[in-house]
Amino acid sequence: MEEGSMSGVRTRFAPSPTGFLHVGGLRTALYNYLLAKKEKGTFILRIEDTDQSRKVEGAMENLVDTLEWAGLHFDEGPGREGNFGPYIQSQRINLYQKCAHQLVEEGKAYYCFCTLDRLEKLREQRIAAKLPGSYDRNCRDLSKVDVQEKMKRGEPHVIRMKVPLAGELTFSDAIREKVTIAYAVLDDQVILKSDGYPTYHLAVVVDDHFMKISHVIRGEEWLPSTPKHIILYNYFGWELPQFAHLPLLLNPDKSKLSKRQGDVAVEDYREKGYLKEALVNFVAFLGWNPGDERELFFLEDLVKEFTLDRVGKSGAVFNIEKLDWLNFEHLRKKPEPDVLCMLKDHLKRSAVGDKHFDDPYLLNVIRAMRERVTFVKDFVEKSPYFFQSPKEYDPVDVKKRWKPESSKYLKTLGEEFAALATPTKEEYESALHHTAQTLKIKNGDLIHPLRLAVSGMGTGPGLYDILFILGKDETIRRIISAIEILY
RNA sequence: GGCGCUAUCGUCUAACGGCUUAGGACGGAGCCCUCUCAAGGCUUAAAUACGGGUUCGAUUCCCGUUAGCGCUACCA
Repeated sequence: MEEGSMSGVRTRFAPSPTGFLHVGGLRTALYNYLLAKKEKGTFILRIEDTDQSRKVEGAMENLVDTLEWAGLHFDEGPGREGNFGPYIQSQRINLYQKCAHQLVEEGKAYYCFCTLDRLEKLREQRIAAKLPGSYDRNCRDLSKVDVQEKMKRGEPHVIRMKVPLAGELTFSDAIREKVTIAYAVLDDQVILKSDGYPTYHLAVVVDDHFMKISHVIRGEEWLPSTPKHIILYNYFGWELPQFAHLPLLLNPDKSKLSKRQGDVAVEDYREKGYLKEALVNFVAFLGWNPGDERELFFLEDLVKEFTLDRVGKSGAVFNIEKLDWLNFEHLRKKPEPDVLCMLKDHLKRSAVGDKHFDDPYLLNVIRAMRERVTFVKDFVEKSPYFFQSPKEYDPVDVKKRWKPESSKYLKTLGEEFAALATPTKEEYESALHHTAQTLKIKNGDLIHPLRLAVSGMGTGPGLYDILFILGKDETIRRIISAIEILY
């Protein structure tokens, strides 16, 4: 529990509770988690809800739930108070206000009374004139008297930070090395809004400082505003954290990963039956790799091997095929009892939910189908015949495999099976061979129609495995009804 | 428009100036195995965006071009 005391590394995942956890967010959270765990540090969840209008009911609970599902347990955060809480920004407003006013007193920030309307017009003008920036620093040099007067009149106001007028700022990033930006292209950013809430820029700096965050690992979209944050750190006289800006996750067409082109919520993948192991493994490799050719990693392996310097710089396309493959691999690695549990759970919610199948039976199905399924649901979708007798027979296979003599052959074979007590796979096989011999036909002339008769389709595990799993009575029943239906 | 970031097979990526005929994985194609489908094994097609430098030598370093993306809010 007190792992944090072992190391100065403290990372945080700081989402805003505006909806579901995005897969990009999952990766950001994962990298933060991995670095913290690797260094025996502390992983923190902080909720950035300073925009009252964007708050979504239940979003925070959902975020926590999804993070926990993925196995990214946070050491400090909402409901898990450490020594640096509260971890929800709306509960820390006093702190931000104090900090903002301190900056005003020190001449590093100022009150701005410009109306939204004026700002909007200004922006339009600037765009039309093709000038950079959007605020003209109108209130930057307001006299003390003016400010007092406007305050007295109760004019709405914000606090803006003073960005140096000339010069440039260079900062280092763990992933991109040096980044330089000229002060002139930076606006006097609002740090405290008229409703008294801070903007992201103030809140993130204040919180990262007071929560003693050592590494700020976040998406690349924050790179351009990092200089503003650094100015703030300098104004406050605080030590800078290590910054690491992660490359973006992209759609197949290379645009920023978004809905419309597929699912972006972790929850969507969870519902589709993706394993958390696969999703975590997949997302970890979008921008990171261990440097050798291993690809199958569990969370614990990632913790051992993760380093920031192996994180790439360029955006990565989220391609489902590879995720599917990883899901397949991870499903194969799952211990049988776990798979059994998942299968039973899935069965309950499926069309055959009212039927009971005992564990040994299901285990047999699992063993037979394992290397043929990508998702747990595939056990039912790809081999429905293990859960109900065939309702129909695949026409393509019927055409290909069901010959006029098939009924006659299968009838004989059924009789042969009937004479067996409780046949093993091998006994089914030799019975079939024997029947073929007496009938003077090829094994295949029995095998294919039989597969069709018991499963309704032409694909699946070894035929004798199917027969054994189904059992003699069921096998014979299916042979009889196939003969009736397929004539 | 301005600013920034990025640029190796279709995709994820390896290569941290020479050991490279640029390696692996997913996906594709083919073959083998085989009662089918898988799995597995083998084989194969497929990339250093372009142009300049630096260097004895550039995928690797620098510059430019191009392209993509991001940011440019009293959103995060």
